[in-house]
Amino acid sequence: MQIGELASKCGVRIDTVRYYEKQKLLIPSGRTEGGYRIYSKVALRELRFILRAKSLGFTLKEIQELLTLKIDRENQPCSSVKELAEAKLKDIEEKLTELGRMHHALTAITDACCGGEEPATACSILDALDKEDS
Amino acid sequence: MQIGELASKCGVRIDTVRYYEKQKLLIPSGRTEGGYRIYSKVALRELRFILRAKSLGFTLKEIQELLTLKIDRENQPCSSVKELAEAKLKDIEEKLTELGRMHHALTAITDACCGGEEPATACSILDALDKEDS
DNA sequence: CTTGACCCTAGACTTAACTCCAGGGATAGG
DNA sequence: CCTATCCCTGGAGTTAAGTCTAGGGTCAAG
Repeated sequence: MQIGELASKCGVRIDTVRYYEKQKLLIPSGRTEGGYRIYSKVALRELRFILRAKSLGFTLKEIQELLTLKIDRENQPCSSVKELAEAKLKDIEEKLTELGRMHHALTAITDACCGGEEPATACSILDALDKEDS
Repeated sequence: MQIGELASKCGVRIDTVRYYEKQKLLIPSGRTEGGYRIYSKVALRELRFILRAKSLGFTLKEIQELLTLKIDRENQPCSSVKELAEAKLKDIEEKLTELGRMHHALTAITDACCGGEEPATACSILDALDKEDS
């Protein structure tokens, strides 16, 4: 299979596949005489692995680590894999907390705003952002 | 007050203040003969406004819009301000939803992993990422 | 043998919000 | 006057994950 077929099967762009190759995430199994990349079914699985990991929030760099462990599964402890997953969970939790804080604060000041057509001279949102304290 | 004092009062770097000026968010009230920027108390309030808006998730571009409304408060309806706030709330909610999805999925596969010192040959995390379906 | 669809490379560009750098000038204190 | 500390400018670099471009080669069908 050539790069175009692989890409479209996974719903990504050709450039993305080449980019993953540059990042050493996905190496084609070979090349045609003319220099075209050739991919096997294994590559298809690997690309899907990458995309699934991405959808869970892993960065490409972290996915590299996952792949390194995966390639050498027999000699790597489960704990190494779980550590990566737990670190990522912690990342996500921190982001959730921060976004939750923003949401809470912004909801409070937004709810207090009339949102009407009257001039914003005393708009409570602008006032909240402009307050003296804090 | 000079730029260094302003910056340290707000806990940002001097470069950041100059960057905000380049983005037309914060213009110094004047310059000394030697070309040093001079800031008034108003600038201090303005910088704090910017930082507070940032902490609520607004981008600098959006803060520009907020400032535009604020400067012309008398002639701007409250609804314009509230629209910006509600759009940002929607952004935040989308991110929260996506992160929640990731957290849910990642928690599920992480909990299923033993995390022990045995080889990852059948690690459920790697398997989940590598599965045939989906 | 020509056409169209596909592919190749190297490198530049994108976004956001800074951050850093070189090379120099201004200002205040002693 | 000297020195330390502050400030100036313009421009380059950072990060992540692509995306795009120019200029060209390959391949299969007709």
